[in-house]
Amino acid sequence: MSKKILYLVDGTSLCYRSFFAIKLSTSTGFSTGAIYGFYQTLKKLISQYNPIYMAVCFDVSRKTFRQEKFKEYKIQRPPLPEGLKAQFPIVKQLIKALGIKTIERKGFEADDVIASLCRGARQDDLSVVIVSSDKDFCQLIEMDKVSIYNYNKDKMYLKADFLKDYGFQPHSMVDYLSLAGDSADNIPGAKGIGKVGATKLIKEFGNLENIFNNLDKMPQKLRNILVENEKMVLLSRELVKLSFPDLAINWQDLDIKESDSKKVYEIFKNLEFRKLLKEIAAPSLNLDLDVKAGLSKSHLQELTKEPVVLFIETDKVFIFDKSKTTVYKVEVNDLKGILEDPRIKKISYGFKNQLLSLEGIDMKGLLFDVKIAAYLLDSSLGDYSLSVLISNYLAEHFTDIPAYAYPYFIYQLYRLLPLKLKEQGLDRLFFDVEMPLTAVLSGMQSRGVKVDVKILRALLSEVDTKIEKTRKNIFKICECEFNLNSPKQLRGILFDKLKIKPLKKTKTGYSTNEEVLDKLSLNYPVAGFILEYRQLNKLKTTYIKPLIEDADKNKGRLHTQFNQTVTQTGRLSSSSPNLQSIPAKGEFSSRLREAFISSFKDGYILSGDYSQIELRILAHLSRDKNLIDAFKQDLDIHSHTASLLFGKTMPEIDSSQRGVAKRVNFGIIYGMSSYGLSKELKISPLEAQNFIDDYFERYPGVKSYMDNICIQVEETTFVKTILGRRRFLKDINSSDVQLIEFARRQAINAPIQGSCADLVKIAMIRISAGLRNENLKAKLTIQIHDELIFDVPENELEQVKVLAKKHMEEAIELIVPIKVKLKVGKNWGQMEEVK
DNA sequence: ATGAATGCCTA
DNA sequence: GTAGGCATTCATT
Repeated sequence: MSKKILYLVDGTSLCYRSFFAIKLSTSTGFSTGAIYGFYQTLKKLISQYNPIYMAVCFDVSRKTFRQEKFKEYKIQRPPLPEGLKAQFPIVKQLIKALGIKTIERKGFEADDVIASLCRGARQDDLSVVIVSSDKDFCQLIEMDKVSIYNYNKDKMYLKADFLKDYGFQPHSMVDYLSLAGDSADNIPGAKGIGKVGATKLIKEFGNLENIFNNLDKMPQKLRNILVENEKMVLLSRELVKLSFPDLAINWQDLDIKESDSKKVYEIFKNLEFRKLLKEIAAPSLNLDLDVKAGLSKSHLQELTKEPVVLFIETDKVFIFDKSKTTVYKVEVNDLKGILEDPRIKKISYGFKNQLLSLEGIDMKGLLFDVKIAAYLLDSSLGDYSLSVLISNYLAEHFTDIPAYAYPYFIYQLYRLLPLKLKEQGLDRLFFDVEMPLTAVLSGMQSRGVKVDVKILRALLSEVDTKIEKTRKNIFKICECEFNLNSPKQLRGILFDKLKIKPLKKTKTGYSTNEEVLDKLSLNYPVAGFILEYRQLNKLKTTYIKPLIEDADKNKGRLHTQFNQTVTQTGRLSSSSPNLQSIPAKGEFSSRLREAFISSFKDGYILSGDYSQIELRILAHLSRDKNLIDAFKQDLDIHSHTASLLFGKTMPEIDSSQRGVAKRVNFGIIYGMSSYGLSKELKISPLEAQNFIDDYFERYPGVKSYMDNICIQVEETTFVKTILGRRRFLKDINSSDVQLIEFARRQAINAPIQGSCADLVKIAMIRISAGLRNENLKAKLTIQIHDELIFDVPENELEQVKVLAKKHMEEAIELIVPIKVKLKVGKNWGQMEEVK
């Protein structure tokens, strides 16, 4: 066992030094360097010396008895920086969480508190280590009993070290400093006597008393200095001498307790100390759960009474029975009755890919999905894994949680999240929209969409041939072969070898993007060929090839994932494969889309497409009279905007003017800046600004709406959609102008894009319910933000057209009409507009 | 293996 | 100027 030692840490000086040494702050700009440095030093100390007793001492304020004696004491020190001041409370929290006591005493400095504790310990012959870089403490040094840990040098400073440095006994340090003074604390000492003089005097006479008693033995000059400065020296002595306040605390009470690792974890998390988070051992799970295999008949009866938590792991389902803190492990097949019983309310995490994807089971009675709840509460988390939700909402941090324990934690989240949803006015959106949508999406995913792989294969070989031709052609012109897929190699060829003049830069060199190559192609045909190669290769590698592979694996169907907790605005996203980005324009787009066919014999693909939905929502949100009128009169909105911008009647507008207005209309939805619009329209920022000014003059309601949004987001840091969906934009209060401007654009766009998402989600739910209620076989298969794609049997086409259009147009009542365009075709590539 | 960078597809 | 997903290269664990 290690020798009993009391470690006394000068918290104030350690924080002070760390603050200036380490420049660190959180993403919100809160300084954290002092806390970080303090912890690192403490950690080093603890791991090296394994202390049993420890206290961290702080100054309470600058006002101490020393200022009363000498008002110039430490007067030269600048006031405590705000960034440091704010860190002290957290340092103290951290110390407490580490199981260590902090001690401070009003009117005294940390030094005095340490001195007093040191003396207390010494009375019981306990050894002491003082952790500080302040040389005042040298007066306390005792051989083998009191030493000083210098954290700057990571070294113990012992009596021997002191003797070597100063040549006199530690207890003479007070008198030495009284003579020499201390510029750091503004202690005057004797003017004319420095370190050398003071050392000499102390060595010769031992202490102040002797010095002043033997003035006659000194040279005239020195004697005069001492006589003149006697008062100052004696005052200095009072200041330098450590005092010993009564603390009413024994060293026995200073044993280091067990640390509260949860609390430490939380503190580090808040401070964004990612490195330290990884470093500290996350507590391992210690749950008193009874895990039973199988569920008896009587238990099954009870399940209808209260919601149950379900969590699936491979082929087993874990059911949490909260009344007994018991988890039942059951075979999926034995649960069909429970899963399909709508009376049994179910709670889980990620229903869509968990329980709803079970084959041969039609799950009913969904009640609460904690993942979706967390997403609605804050769409900006990015990671909605259970472990993140547990640490965010339950403040428990574990490294790995066994599957059987998930239902327990899901239940704990369920106790909390419904209240939070209600508080934020998100409960309707959750229960009426997102939860029902989960089931709809699950159906869409699992049914998938049918593709004709033969068409894809034919397309692939055709594209392959063209790619090869284009490739060879490019290499011939360049007189060398290289990796066409490498922008780096390509720019070497174009701008170095062929000496083409570059037009634009990227972070790492000259850009070879579409915009650049398009311009270059006027003078250099090779640029055009490269664009052609890119287009073909994109088609092949991003679409045709993966789609063939996917479809081959799944009996000619594509089972995309419709992600419900990804986007910041409330839209869905689609992945593996992404069916929301299948080419819609260009040479091969319709041929690619032709591969998407009905799964019914002689069936149809039906699409319903909202017309100008975002601008209609803008009209609704902004209540702009001009915009509302335009939609009420069913005008071509881009021509209408053009007529306002160019001061002409609508029939006078030509296609290029309409094109400009169209881009301005889009720009408005994206919260455009003059700079952005100027690039889009290839005009000067000044001209672009004129368009924007004119737009806002003609649509003043839109202008004031956007001004209001910006004010609101600054006040609340979030914006809302029609259904109350929120998006937080914390950057709105950043100190970085770029970030603020970006957040403003997002604030303008999010309610528009998000409300559109709200609307489409409602339509999807109602249409799916409608199809089911009317016993139709037609299915919703794809959602592309403002467009729904259906797979429809021949004989249901007319009925489904009416149903889809109705529910899409009536999803949410806006103050302007909503228009949906229907298109029908034998495949997705050849569609014709229908009534 | 992983992540940044570049580029391009959609609404 | 908004919101996404994904292929590829290339430098780095």
